[in-house]
Formats: sequence, C-alpha cells, structure tokens
Amino acid sequence: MPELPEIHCLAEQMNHVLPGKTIAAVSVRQPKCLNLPVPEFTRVLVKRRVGPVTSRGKWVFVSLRPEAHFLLNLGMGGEVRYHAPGESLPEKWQVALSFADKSSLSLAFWWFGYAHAVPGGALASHHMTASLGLDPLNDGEFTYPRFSDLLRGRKGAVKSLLLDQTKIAGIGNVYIQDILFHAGLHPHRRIPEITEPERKRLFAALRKDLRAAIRLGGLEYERDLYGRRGRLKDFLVGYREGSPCPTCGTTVEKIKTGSTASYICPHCQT
Amino acid sequence: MPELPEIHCLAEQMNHVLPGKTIAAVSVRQPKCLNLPVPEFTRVLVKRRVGPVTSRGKWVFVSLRPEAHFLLNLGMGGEVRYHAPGESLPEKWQVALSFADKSSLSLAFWWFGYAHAVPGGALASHHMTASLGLDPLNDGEFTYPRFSDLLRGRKGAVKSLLLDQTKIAGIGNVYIQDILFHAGLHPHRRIPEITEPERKRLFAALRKDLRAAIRLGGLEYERDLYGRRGRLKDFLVGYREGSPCPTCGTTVEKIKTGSTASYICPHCQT
DNA sequence: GCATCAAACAAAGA
DNA sequence: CTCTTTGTTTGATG
Repeated sequence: MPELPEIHCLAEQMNHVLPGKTIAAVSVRQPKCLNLPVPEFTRVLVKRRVGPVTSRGKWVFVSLRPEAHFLLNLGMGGEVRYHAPGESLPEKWQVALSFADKSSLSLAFWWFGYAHAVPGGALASHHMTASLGLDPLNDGEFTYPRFSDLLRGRKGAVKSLLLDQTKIAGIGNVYIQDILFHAGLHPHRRIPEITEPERKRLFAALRKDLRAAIRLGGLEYERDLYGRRGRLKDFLVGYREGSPCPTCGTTVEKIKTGSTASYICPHCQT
Repeated sequence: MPELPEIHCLAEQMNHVLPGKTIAAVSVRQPKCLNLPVPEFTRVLVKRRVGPVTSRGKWVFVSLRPEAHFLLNLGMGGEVRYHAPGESLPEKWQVALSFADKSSLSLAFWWFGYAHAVPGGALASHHMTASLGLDPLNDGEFTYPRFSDLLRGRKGAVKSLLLDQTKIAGIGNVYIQDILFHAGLHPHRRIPEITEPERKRLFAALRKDLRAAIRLGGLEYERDLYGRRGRLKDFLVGYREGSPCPTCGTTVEKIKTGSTASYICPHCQT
C-alpha cells in the first residue's frame, strides 16, 4: 500500500540513478500487469534511454527517449528495486528491466499492480494517469481555492472524495486516517456539512501530513528502491484502535466505512 | 442484473409458494436498503398475510392483507431465495422474512437493491414504482400506438430511452443489446431519425425478446427462487465482442455509450 | 418540463 | 481505493 509519500520518494531515488541508462531487455513473468501484449510492451521500451523520473499520486512516470513512457502503479504492497551491475535479482518479481550497463530494475507486485508502456505521444490517452486529480505536492495546482471548488456541490462522504484518485491523487487508506483526525472530521461527514474552518484545516492537514511523511522517507513498513525502510512509525489514530486519543484520551475506535476500515477518535472527529 | 424476464419468473414462483403465509418476523442486516427505519419497516410487515405476488419492470410487488405492500428491487445481481421449513438460510443476506409456518425468504443484494415496506393505501405515493413506464408484457398497455407516442417529440439516443424505467419498465443493459440488434439500431441512433419500419421492428423486438427470455426462465447466470439457473445462454451480439455477427459476419464491437457499454454489429446496426 | 449529465451507493474481481 | 465494472435514482444545469 505505498501511497503518495512512498511513491514520491521512490521516484526521486529512481531519478537519481536511472536517467541516462538504456533499456536493453525486458522480462515479464506476469503479463496481467501489463497494458500491452508482451511483444509490443517490449518493443515500446527496449533500446530507449531513460530520462527524468517523476511521480503523480500513486503513479511513477519514467520518461524515455526517443519519446515513450514507462508507468508504474504498485497497487497494494508492490516493490521496485534497483540492482547495480553484478547484483542479482530477488527471488520474486513479475517484471524486470535490464539496462545496457548491466544494472537492472525489478518489480514485485504483492497484489495487483501495473507496469504500463506508453508509446510516444500517447500519454494523454493513458486513461488511468490522464484522469488523475489534483496533486497535493504541486503548490501551483493544489491551492485552497481549487480544493474548495472540488468540494463544492458534492454530497457524499468526505472520505470517499479524498480517496478518489480522480479528484485528489495519492491518498490511500493509511495516510487518510491521520489527515481526517487532524481536520477533526469523521470519515462519514457529508461534504456540504463541512464548515469553512474545517475545510481549511483539512486542506492544511493534507499538505502537511504528506510532506511530513516524505521528509521521513515514508512508512517504516514500506521499502525504498534499495530495500531500506522509511522512518515514519507512528500514527495518531490510524491502526491504533483501543489506544487513547493523543488529544483527549478517548479510546480510538475502528469502524467500517463502506469497504474500507477507519480509525477515529469518536470525540475529536465529528 | 436481473431484468424484466428474471423478475417476472421470480414473481411467478413467489406467487406459487407465498400466498397464504403470515409474516412472523423480519430480520435486517443492512438497513440502507430499506425505505423506513427498521422498527417501522417491521411494523408494516409483521402479522400480515401474503396475497398475490406480481411484477412490473424490475420490481416485485408482494401484496399483503390487511392491506400493505412489500416491494423488491434486486439492483445488480440481487437474489431472493425461498427456504422451506427447516431449511437454513444462506450465509449472505441483508433482509430475511420468517413466516408463521417456519418457512422463510432471504434477500441478498450484491450491489444496490431495495426492500421497501409500504403501508396500506400508500402504494400510489411510492415514487419509484409509481413512476414506472409502460409494461412490455401488458398487451393492453404496451401497444404500438402508445409506443409510437412515447418516441414522438424526443430527441435523445434510443438506448437512453429504452433504459429509462419511467418510460418503459424492465429493460437493462443486458437485454437491450440484442433488442437493438434485432431492430437494426445503433444505440446512439437519435429517436427522430428512426424510420417507421425501424420503429415497428423495435416494438416487435421488445415484445419478442423479453417473452422468449421468460420462456427460458431467464439468463443462465441468474438464479431463481430455488437457486436454479435460467436456460438462456446465447446472445447474438451482447457481450460477444470479437465474435462474428450472426447475420453478416462482421466483428462485433464493444463501445462506450455514456456510462454503459454496448455491443454492436457495426454493419447491421446504424 | 424535459433532456442530459454527473454523482452516489451496500461489492467483488482482476 | 488500485482500478474497473455494473444499474438505478436523484439532483443540477441548459
């Protein structure tokens, strides 16, 4: 379940080590995670050289020259590892890229993940990434007015909106817990009932929590491009059912919210 | 996705086994599918005796004495099962009725279904059923003149009209595929551009396809009151993308039509 | 008022 | 919520 912070850190690491390398070969053990049949997938990638690596939401964008893109979504618990020349691949992987300098990249999806190859010029028609919503890390894009606009006219529960990747990209069921706690909002709170101060708190919490997580390299139980863990250990209420709320001491509860679980302080979040 | 044929068959089966039974108790696991709070819902149903069970469109109407109604809409993939005295309920259900003779009825909604209790005299104010359109099975009501009237003055696509339950009741995204194929109409065809012969073909296809499906007990992948499958297996073009059109051999295509998918022969349907 | 479109909702599958 | 798919109703907008 890597979410925006982990993906952001991963893309940064990839951007340090991959640009300039030429893809020499592609190996696919699990064709289901591809967007193209293996031969076409391979054709789009092989012989191209890696350019800048970026991220948006939970997607990693590897740009290639001549123009093409390699897009990654790690799904739940997927991992990407870099292997220097001579290092061997881990036992489990679904897709691997070998570079001309004998280094390689392996992708291991624990449950659904995607490795998509997009030919030059077709990026805008890659539906899953083209429809991504606001990027909370982009200060020019994720502004309070635009965030307010997003809420305007919607009637559903706040949690569904925040998790909808086509509205705001990158939040999953882990980070959302403390974001809602910081905003003082119950996951079921209807959007029209959110007051202006609460909306401001929510906006601030989104930016702050995600950036704080990035500074710590993401969650302790996730691993980076080199297999190292992040340093973010402690949630305030997330996954802490039965513990006291850090603000008021009320026991944190775990509740069902649609198909996902939520952890809340029933006193602070309304 | 039970549609008119399945619902019609289900109501007939219910009408064979339920009338005369007295509702002894009501159990609700998923209150969201009700139209009333559980206590009131229960009060409307309990101690009443089942009368005739009928259907209109995708709704099942269970009449009760003293007067009241129990209305069912199975949404997508919902199932209703009868359990003789001594038989146990399946694992998954959202609402169950127990009868005085120890038999019972369980309702399992896979996604969006309704179980509504309507007190005596209030049936006309039950909006969802009161606004249902023409019943394609009712020969006195679903006549060619009235069908023609329905099309007159409308500008939209033919598919939207056929799926609009307030215009014609009972057609969903499954049966509509072959109905449009039989009529030679593309789902996007604008209603004013439908010619008189096409209109006749469409009217005939509606009656014929639905009745044929009823004779086969509905779709093979749907189940009846006793868990038995229907015997209708084969669509002509529905869900057969990539197969040849049975008329002309052209490859059947899957296209997006608004929020639903359509399967068409691009040669025969224009 | 009507046509059209988007949104919301109780889940499972890949 | 990783993303899609599925059907129906309701409410906003032109």
